[in-house]
Amino acid sequence: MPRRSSSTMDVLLGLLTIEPMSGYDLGLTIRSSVGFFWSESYGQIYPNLKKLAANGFVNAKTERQKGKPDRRIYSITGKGRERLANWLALEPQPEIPRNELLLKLFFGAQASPESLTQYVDRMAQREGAVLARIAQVEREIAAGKQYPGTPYWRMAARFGQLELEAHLRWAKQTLGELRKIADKHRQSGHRKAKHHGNQ
Amino acid sequence: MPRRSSSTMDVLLGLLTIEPMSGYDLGLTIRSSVGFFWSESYGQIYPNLKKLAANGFVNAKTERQKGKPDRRIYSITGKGRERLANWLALEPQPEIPRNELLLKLFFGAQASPESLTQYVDRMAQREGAVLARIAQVEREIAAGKQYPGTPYWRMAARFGQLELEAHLRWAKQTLGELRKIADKHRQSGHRKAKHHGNQ
DNA sequence: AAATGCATGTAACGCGTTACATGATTTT
DNA sequence: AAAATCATGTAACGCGTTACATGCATTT
Repeated sequence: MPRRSSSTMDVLLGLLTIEPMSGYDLGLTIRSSVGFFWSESYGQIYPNLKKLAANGFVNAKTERQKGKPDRRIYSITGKGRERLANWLALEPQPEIPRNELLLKLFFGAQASPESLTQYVDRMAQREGAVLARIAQVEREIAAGKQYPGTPYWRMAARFGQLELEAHLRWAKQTLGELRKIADKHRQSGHRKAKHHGNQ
Repeated sequence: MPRRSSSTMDVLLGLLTIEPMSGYDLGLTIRSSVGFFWSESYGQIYPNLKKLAANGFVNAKTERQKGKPDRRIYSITGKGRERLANWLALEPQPEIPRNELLLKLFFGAQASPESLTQYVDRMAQREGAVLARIAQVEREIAAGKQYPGTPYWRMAARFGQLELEAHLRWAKQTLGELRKIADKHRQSGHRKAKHHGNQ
């Protein structure tokens, strides 16, 4: 969002070093490879591909298909590789933090324990699923053909694993504490009218 | 950044439940309390306080000081508390992920092992410092007066602890692997001309 | 004398998401 | 017949950062 100059064009260049691709493919590839630590929308991808092409960082050619719409296939140029190298040589800036779940939890005294529990629970489910997918990807990387990128892909995947495992451990702890709070809450007369027994 | 409606005004309201404050104070408080999972710039804080006041979510009064500029002290209203409660009852949306360090690592085959090492190392130093600060805050929370918010503040702090510890473990592993790669790199003739001994 | 801290604010700028448009084919 | 998939694109909108403006007091 800021003056810290977007890396969108550079991600695209990076992915095009693996293989020439269309904008559509780039979108799919982003989701399925770097998806757990990076995302781009098509509203961002297509205009940036145009800009890359206009500046000679990529070449484009149209591929006709029968039955399906034409595809514009982009491939990285020497100039593009140079730009990518320059970007890679720049130290990544620390992220500006923004975690809305933690924010709502921080103000938890103003909220209902039930909703907080639900938020943490949902987050754990979601991240558990991502963790499983990363483990799957890891196995595929290990079993599949070795590319020059392979060791680096594993490092990135490993980050996801460790971080998500930490999140899940935290969620477990936190759900326990929230439960205790909710129990006290109920005891002290905040009970909601609710049926017990067969509904 | 998106259509997912900003939470800036709601953070401000949340903090004002603790104590009436000026915009300046809010900036400082954000940095020192929720800083590791949320940030707001003054270019965001001041206009949003105005909007909150214009809509009756907060009251403002000017406090004269000698020697220093006047302060506008904001306090939350009943209507403001209502808005905050509504926001808290909305499930937080999963973050769109953006980690530039991982992105550069993912494209590591196109970069120099030395710079990657530096990036990971710096990140570890930075996060190590944050971890120490969180531990410090945790101790202060535990030792200090108990507020209604206390248990929730600890949950948030605990999240930071677990996540950052995971990051540091990962950094250690990863630095080891990068070192191995760099060694191989040097062996296979990528050695840089460099002086040994007294420079 | 210059820089820093306190304190409030506005303006520029651009990034990024969502929504919309188009149109053929295949699946339900 | 309707919906989904493939595929490329544009436009609107607003969030959020940076930079700038102001001005007094204290510290270096």
